[in-house]
Amino acid sequence: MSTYNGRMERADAARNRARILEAAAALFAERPPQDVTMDDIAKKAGVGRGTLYRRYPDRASIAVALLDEHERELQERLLRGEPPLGPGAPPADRLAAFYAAMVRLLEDHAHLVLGTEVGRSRFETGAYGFWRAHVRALLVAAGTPDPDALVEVLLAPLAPEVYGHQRTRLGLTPDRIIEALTRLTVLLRPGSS
Amino acid sequence: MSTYNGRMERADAARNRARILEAAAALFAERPPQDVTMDDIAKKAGVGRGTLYRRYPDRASIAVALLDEHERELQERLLRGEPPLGPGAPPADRLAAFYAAMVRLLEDHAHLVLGTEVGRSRFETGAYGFWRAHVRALLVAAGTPDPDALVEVLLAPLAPEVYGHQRTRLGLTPDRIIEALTRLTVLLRPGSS
DNA sequence: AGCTATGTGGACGCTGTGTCCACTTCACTA
DNA sequence: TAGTGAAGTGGACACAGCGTCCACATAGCT
Repeated sequence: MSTYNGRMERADAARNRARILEAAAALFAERPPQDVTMDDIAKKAGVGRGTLYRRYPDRASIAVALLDEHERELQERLLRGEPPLGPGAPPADRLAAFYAAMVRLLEDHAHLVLGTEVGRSRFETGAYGFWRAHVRALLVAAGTPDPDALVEVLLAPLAPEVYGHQRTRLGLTPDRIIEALTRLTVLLRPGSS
Repeated sequence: MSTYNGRMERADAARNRARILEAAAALFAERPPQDVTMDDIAKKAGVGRGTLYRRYPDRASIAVALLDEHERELQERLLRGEPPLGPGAPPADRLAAFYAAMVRLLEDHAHLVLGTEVGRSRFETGAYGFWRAHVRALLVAAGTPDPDALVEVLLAPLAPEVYGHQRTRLGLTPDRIIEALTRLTVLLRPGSS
């Protein structure tokens, strides 16, 4: 029962939306997104091309929708979960926990977004805004100067392409990546101005 | 007189290569790369499609070639220039200087690469390897643990998409970006293990 | 049951890609 | 300076994927 453009979505439309997402997930799992055509998705979902385009103007937006589903759960934990991920712990520790959680998320779902031209649009997704707001708040809590500029620096290493590169080309393990990211938390420790 | 595949490049081929690069530079300057077709470039260069494809299999490789030209000069200064960019200064200062220089480079030329699907292939360019080797050497000189993992973290904020996002969407100034990047240099300062 | 806004699907035209190959030009040799 | 083969050229071609469009179907209200 989700809403579309402020008005209730028709039942058949909702059913199709679900089928599309399901089909896309299956296809993206078996081969890189850039090799999956809109037509493939439409066929697999048992839906016409026009129906597909009605909601998702391109592959990237489907990938993003899929990713959003998984991201939402982490967002919930950041807001209301246990420390150090949720509220209560010192900012530096919360950032470390956030990094660890994001790496897990990337490990599972980065492939969804890897081949797509999300490069630029990535920053426009709701999820990115959420991560930025979260980390920015941590910076503010830590009293760090110019949080707006620093946030981007702290978020950049979480770009899916960067993660994919580290894992695939360089053969780094998730743990080593987390370790490296965690070192950034010194910037939020008291007395590092 | 450059060489191609180990064998001397024929004079007409060299001339065409230059014309292609020149035409591409002009076109990329007037509109985003993804709106420039291979055909546009071939036409403007006064060259057939086949000739174009002979050396540059896609738009991205042209953009990269163009970018390489500008990057080479900075590479030279890193190797043999005056401190703090060149050898002689403490690693943290050299990293700060490197960041400032890269921001200047991005400011001038990021547009070349912004619309292209260089996202993934970016890591495979010679230039990226160079930056990585440079920063890695600085990390080693500073005695930082696991330099291989940390390098990627330090380089990630220099991704053209990230830079474009900061400048365009967020309206940050180059100076503010440099400032934020410079804070990362604490990781190379003595006694931050 | 009738009505209308909403949703559907596939045929269609188009744009850009990359390949292919007959032809041209170069640079070397005698 | 003419001959020769290798290297380079260019545009015609076939094709794939995109996004649109619109006649038709269906849901959900009255």
